[in-house]
Amino acid sequence: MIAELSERDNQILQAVIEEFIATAEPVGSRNLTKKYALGVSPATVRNVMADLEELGLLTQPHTSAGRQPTDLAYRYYVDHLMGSRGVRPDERRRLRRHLAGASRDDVEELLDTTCRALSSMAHLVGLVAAPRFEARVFRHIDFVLLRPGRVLVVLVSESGAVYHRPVDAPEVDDQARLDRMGEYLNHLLEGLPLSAVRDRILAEMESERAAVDALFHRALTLGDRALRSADRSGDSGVFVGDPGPLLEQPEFHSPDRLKGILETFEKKGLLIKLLDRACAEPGVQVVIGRENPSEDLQGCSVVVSNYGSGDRVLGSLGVIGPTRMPYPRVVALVDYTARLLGETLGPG
Amino acid sequence: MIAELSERDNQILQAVIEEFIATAEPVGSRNLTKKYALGVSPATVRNVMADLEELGLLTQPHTSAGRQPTDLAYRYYVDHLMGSRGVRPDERRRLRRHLAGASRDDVEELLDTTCRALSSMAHLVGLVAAPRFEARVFRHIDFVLLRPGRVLVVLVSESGAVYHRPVDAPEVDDQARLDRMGEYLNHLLEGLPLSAVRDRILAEMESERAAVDALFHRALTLGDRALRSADRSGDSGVFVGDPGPLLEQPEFHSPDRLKGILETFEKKGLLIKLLDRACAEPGVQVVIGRENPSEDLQGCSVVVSNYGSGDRVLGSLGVIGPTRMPYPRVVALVDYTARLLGETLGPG
DNA sequence: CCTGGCACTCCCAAAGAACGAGTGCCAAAG
DNA sequence: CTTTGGCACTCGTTCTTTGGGAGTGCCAGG
Repeated sequence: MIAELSERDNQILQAVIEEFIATAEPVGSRNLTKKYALGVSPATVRNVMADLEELGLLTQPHTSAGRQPTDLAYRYYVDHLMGSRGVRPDERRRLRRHLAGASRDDVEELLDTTCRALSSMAHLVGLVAAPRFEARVFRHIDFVLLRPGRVLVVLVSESGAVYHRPVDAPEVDDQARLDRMGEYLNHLLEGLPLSAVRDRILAEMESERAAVDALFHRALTLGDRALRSADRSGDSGVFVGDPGPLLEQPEFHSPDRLKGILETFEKKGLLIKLLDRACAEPGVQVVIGRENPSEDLQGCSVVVSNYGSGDRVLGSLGVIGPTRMPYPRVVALVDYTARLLGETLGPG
Repeated sequence: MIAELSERDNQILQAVIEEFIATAEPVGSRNLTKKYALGVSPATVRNVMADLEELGLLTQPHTSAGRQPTDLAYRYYVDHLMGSRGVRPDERRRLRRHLAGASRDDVEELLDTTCRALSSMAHLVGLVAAPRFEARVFRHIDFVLLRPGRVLVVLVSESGAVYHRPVDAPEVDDQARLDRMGEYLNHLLEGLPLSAVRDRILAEMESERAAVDALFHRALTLGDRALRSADRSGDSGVFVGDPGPLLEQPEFHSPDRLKGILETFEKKGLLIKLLDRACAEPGVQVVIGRENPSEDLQGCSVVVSNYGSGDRVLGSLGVIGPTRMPYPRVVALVDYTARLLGETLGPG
């Protein structure tokens, strides 16, 4: 497709897209020549536009209206036209100031703050996925007896994140025993990445089988069970920003539209799926309109990036908004925020 | 005011309110006589309506439109007219089924589920405030060394709720010492209500002053510091339902209106303030329109109740929606849900 | 191949007309 | 004195009409 477009086509396409992003109104040929120094007449622009429409890059909402970009055009724009810009110094400062309030040791607070910062800076809805469970490093485990047969497992990662989950533990009714079990596991698992913890437990169970220490065996079983259920505890761990800014965009004035999106925000599962895409590949990913998995997100784009320290991918963050969003600014912002969060979490 | 209204006035006022709640349209005299067996002619209804308008109970959006209730009228309706009805058996079943999915031991999950249930059943936005910190009973404390000088304090309540907070602890750099400190505190505080924990700690510090055991002293200090900061951790602990149902109400079709409300939902502080009203008095509280503290909540009513077990007030829950909401149904629902949640949390 | 001109299309906003729901008031009936 | 039916009037809503404007497509000339 790139080959098919001449320099002038590109120029006009870019102008149409950027004008539409700015105004939210279909763009006419006459108007375009006035605002952009294209060096050609409206008639020529019309011809080019007609070509671009044939290629599926532009549409007119009705005959004799201006043109507006299709999802395909946005894709092309993001991939080939917009280039990349940095984050303006004053924006950097604003972002840093936003994040300065959060403690480095309270991961939840930090992520929440980051999410709010993203929302406010992009004027879109921020999304932040907490570091993936397995990407973290074991620090401490603790068993608390809730009532006979029911134990709360509290797991702390190196960066200070806390997971907790009640699990069934028949025949356990003594906190002292639980304390010893915890002690044992703490020594066993010290410093292990959580991704390796379960394997370690299983391996230990294997070797421990001969030595019939019931206590240790039970500790291992309990640890295993807790981790198994912690794996699927992805429901939490997604932060979604204030949807307010969306309301200012004309594309969300229809209640139905809005309803769908707000409902999507509640279903955290889908958001996680969206954010997970970013974990797979490095750099900022842009998902545009129909490329989205959900019906309700038609007309929305998602800009995401993973974050981490060094080459360890921890989690991902991004924003969601109308397809008609200022991609260069947003992409730069997401990229920068991801780096910043990675750095903040890194050394811990 | 009650004395000033005759039986017929009451009847007509009630009819107007209920009709308006049902249709969201200003109610005309002719229409009213057709749908409700008032036994009087439209002209009479008009006269009564004019009186009610003079009393500030009804307004017309413009001359020659029907009447609609003012906030004052809703207040009067809630206090004197609507009576109280129970929750229909099928609704009870639905609610129970909703809540059945949540584990009794995972308080957060339980509250979240309750919030969703409220939203879905009332077709409004559910609100649930987690049990107040002080209302809980101490079960377990744990200190985890994050890095030298920085300690994560994990606190578990009897009902399985987990609080955690990083605190500064200069000169602490040894997990083993922290373990012993935790052990000491666990014994000291076992079974105490959290409201009494700090006093206990302070008392102990006093008596311990002579016996200069540095370890215990430091444990007490650390516990004190953690509790002090946990007190203000009320930011979290509020669950807000899906705002989707609001979009179906015509009063929220205006983006500005909606924006204000969504922003209010993000500011958890205000919601806590609203919910706290319920803690003060028993039974269901209704806050109508302008009675609300926030500008943005004009046109909204909040129905809240506290929940707890026995006479111990734990927290509060409720719903928020347009002033034009079916109060009898909603009040009954909130009441019943609060009882249910109280029972569920009670025995644990 | 670009350009200016021209006819045509279609949306949109304003203006007017018809409609209907509702009110207020009044005089007559109960 | 209260209730009621009648009647004139108000005012929002809806429908239609009309004109303007923005934009297009096409064509013929440079």
